[in-house]
Amino acid sequence: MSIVVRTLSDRVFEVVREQILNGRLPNGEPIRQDALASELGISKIPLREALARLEQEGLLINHPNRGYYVQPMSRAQVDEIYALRLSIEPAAAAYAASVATEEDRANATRAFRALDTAAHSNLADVAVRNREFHIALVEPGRRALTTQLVERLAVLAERYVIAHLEPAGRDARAHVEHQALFNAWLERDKRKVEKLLKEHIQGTLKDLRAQLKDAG
Amino acid sequence: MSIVVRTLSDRVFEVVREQILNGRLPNGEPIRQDALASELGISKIPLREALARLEQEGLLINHPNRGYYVQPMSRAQVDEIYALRLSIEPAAAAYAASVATEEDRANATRAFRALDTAAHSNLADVAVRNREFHIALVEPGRRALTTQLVERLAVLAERYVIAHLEPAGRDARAHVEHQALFNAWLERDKRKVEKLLKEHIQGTLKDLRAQLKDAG
DNA sequence: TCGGGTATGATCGTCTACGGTATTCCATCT
DNA sequence: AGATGGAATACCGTAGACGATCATACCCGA
Repeated sequence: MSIVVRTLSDRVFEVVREQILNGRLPNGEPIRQDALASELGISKIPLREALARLEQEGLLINHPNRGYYVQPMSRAQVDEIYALRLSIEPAAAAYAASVATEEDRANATRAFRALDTAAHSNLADVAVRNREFHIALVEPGRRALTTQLVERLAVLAERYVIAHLEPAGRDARAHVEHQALFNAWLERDKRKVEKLLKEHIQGTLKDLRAQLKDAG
Repeated sequence: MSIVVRTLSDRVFEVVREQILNGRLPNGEPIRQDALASELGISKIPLREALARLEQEGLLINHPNRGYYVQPMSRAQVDEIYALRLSIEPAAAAYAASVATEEDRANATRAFRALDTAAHSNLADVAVRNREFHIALVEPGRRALTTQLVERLAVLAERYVIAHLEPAGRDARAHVEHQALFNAWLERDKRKVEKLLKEHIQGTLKDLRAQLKDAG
């Protein structure tokens, strides 16, 4: 079923993406291609392909003849990302809930549990599980573009979540929200899924805004 | 103001994209990298970077060790593209109308006129102007992600429009719709912009569906 | 005749090496 | 101080090579 054959460029894409998300490649800093390539033990061709993809995703920005830079974060972009999520994700998840197969449901359950058990490890880990959970709710819709878009927005949002959200108070609330959302999803209650997911996204946005007000 | 410095890979990206859209690179066919590179008079590195970007855009799909293929068109994808456009573009254009500067408005007017005068040349040309017009309505919102997304969806939709829509009867109706939409936009009538754009997108989708029913 | 294994050729993915060129920065000069 | 010039750095693109992989056609044996 799943294709195990993957190109180097493909894997590098994910590796570099995670390094951007967890801050290993710092914000606004240029990416030194030769250095990063030799650090990863590859040549610059697959690296440059991965960087080009990441620019298309919105995580990097290229200045011709000066190199790729990690796209700086901004409050304005947070608002944009979450506005887009709100107009896409709730409806997509609701639809997916209504057509999910048993296998899809098992898969989503697995993602939910993984998020649950990861809730005590470090924030970057939780963020990844969180992303995967959100995707698992949408994927059963079998709408490739929509799913890919949801993933992309989740990735973009993740940087802000990792950088700015303290796990402290949030954990408990997010957990409760996820639980209720997931229950509604399993029950195929479209209206409820839509409502809860909308509120959940808005809640996260609100937390982020509060943090960003302090930090800048 | 505008940066004229562009990398080769960047320009190739657009060239190849247009070739996909107008059918010069046929649907479902593999892209022979060496052949295309020498045809474009470049080496394969910038070409491969452009292809990687185009895959990220959804126009190509890569099968490892077998090459990039032009993503086949499907009725299901049409529905998906237009559903996404409907949930994003009307609101984005309405907002942009309310904050557009004089320069933005002049720019949009230019795009509208270009679409107008191009309406008698070939369909591929009209389609490009049409795309640019739609983008010009959204861009003044200064929301980079949203604008980029609208552009991406417009590009994806364009393939179907070019391949399946006869310019015959559509021209007149689309022209009337564009005119009314643009007037509302200039008047900054947010509600009207949203309504008209929604109807316009739905109208195009309806036309496409009718054509696809016949063609397959 | 037909199925399965195998040879073959085409193409891809990646590496290495190299040169041109744009950008940056610093020293020097006026 | 500000402008000029030049060296250092890194990016961008080319060229060629090579192994790996896929598709096809062929061959052979049952």
